[in-house]
Amino acid sequence: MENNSCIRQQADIKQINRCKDTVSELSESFDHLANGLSLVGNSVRLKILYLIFEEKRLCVCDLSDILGMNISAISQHLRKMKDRNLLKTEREAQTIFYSLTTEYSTLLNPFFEILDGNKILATT
Amino acid sequence: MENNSCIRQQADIKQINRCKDTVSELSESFDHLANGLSLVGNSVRLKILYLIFEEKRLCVCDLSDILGMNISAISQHLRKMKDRNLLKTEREAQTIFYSLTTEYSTLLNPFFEILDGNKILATT
DNA sequence: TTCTTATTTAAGCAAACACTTAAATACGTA
DNA sequence: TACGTATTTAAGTGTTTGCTTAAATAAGAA
Repeated sequence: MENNSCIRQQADIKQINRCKDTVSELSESFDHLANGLSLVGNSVRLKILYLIFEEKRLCVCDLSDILGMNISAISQHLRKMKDRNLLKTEREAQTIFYSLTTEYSTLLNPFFEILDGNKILATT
Repeated sequence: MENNSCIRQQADIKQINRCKDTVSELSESFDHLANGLSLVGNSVRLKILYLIFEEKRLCVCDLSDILGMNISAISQHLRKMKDRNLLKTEREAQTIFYSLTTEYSTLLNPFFEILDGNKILATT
């Protein structure tokens, strides 16, 4: 695994050490953020999140119809996002509605705005 | 693949159709954005991007030292990000420096700010 | 030209991922 | 209770990902 023999002639040792400190300091932050973003970095899940953002709440069945995908496949995507706290659920009789958690709707808002912008462009 | 038999008793047909329209309208935007985010949603690549953001530019060798990873592994991450236009390169003798493209540094700035915030918390 | 340094690329492999099918769970109604 | 609707979960499978090792490319120095 290790091959730290690559010490450039003019490598800036201070810079390297500063960076190493940053990485170890923020190690958990990197993992946590990357973890969340890896979920959003899938077009099916991004669609689901955006649709829920627009419609406030949707159930598996709705999403299955909208995306033309197997209910089971959608359910498994929803579960992942619920497990990592991007989504929360509320039951209403047999139907389970998914909505965004406040924590993540803030984080994801910039992306939804980008998509909203494209929507306007596409319509005109 | 299809199993669109799930038509809820009280499904909102108008809502479903509105959502279908949105999805087909923004189809490419979803793919493009998800594609970009899937790259950032990896802790090694997120670290690389943040370090380059902080230090303005870094080479494979630096990153290999900082992250304690194989040069080849880092190189392959960098290539992916260059291919999808998150990073650009400039050669200086034998050394190739990677830096953020303006297009993506804007998009990624919110995340870097989150990480900066955590850094302050971790330091105090 | 040959050697060293810096980096990329190709091939291989184990782990993670996304989807399918089928079975299980949960709630409501007859 | 038994049945229908809404949803989740488990198991299986093909594809993608991230890393390893080894070979290839590129530029400068001897």
